[in-house]
Amino acid sequence: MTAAAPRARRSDATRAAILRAARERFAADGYDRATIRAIAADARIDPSMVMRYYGSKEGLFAAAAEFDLRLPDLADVSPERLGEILVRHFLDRWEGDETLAALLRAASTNPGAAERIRDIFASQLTDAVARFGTDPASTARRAGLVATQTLGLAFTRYIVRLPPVVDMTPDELVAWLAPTLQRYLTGRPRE
Amino acid sequence: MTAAAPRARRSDATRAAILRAARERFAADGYDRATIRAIAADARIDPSMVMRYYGSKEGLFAAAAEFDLRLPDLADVSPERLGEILVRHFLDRWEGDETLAALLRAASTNPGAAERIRDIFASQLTDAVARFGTDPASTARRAGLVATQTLGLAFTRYIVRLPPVVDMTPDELVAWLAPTLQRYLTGRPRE
DNA sequence: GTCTATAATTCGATAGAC
DNA sequence: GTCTATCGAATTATAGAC
Repeated sequence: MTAAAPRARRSDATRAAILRAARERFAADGYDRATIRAIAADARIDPSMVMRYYGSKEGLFAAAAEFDLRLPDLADVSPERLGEILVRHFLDRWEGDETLAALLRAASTNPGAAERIRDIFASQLTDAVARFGTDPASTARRAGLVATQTLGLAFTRYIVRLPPVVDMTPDELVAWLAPTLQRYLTGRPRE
Repeated sequence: MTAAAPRARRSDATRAAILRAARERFAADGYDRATIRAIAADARIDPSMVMRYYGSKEGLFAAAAEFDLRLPDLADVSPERLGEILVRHFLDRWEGDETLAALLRAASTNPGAAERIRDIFASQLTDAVARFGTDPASTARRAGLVATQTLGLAFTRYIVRLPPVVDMTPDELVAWLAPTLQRYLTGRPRE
């Protein structure tokens, strides 16, 4: 621990516990039904502490719903395997991290959540797509098409829980969806 | 008007107005934030009438969220145009009908809404896919894959409102997505 | 830092007059 | 059929004691 690093406050553990409980509740119940009381109970602390640390329910959500796609640098992957790499990365990134599910559930009633999803897929993803050098004019559109398929996978698998989609293994999903993303990234319409 | 048809009650117009207002509110605000009071105000009637006609908020939602995909008989379309026909049908079916948006928004917090979406895409769509005779073992899976792409389109276009997806015309969407559905319906993974 | 008490709203649902 | 009045419950947020 260097001198420059902020001294670990005792409250840090409490803050982390609150965020963890918040992500779980927002992911399971959506924004409106996830109450501060329930989140505080999960974190074994008093509800007023949530307000003290995060100011409001909106502030708590904003802190709990930080999400980075952590996309790899697409300039490094062989161009014909772009689709496969991306599908597998999305699945790896989402399985086990409830933050995306929390964002998807909250997007229905919380404008801030919808805006954050737009940011993630219209900046993080667009930046990644731009890295392997398609013509700039189509970059945003290609990223949008990728979003329709990847968010659709997340929505049907984690929110709606459509049985055939839930039952497929990551490998099977990669095998089916990789060619789709590959075409959205490098192909042309109706080819 | 035949003798067998039920006599048109005066309340039918009121009931229809309530359902129309309910669909709008559920589609715009989601299940929790769409209040009976607001729906009644939109329909220019007293909130207690909503309870009288539909029993509860759940009952109102169940009545307002009836949705039929109205899929064409896929046995009638030429096999190589299945994807194109389907994408165009989905776009036609839900542009201008807010019921699907209401279902998607409500699915986040209302288990009944998620179940209805599962029904629609796991029975209506599966039945349609079965009609053109793929092997029965893969029918449910193919329908699930189609659901990931079509629900993903609806989610990004109508709920998240991702700009590049909102800006595409129906024709452009058909050109990009038709090959995807075509492969999910008739192709094999990673072909 | 932590907790109690409560303010201020808002909602779904009910009872009952007319 | 329609409306008024209201109940009971739940919520976010605040004030303030310790």
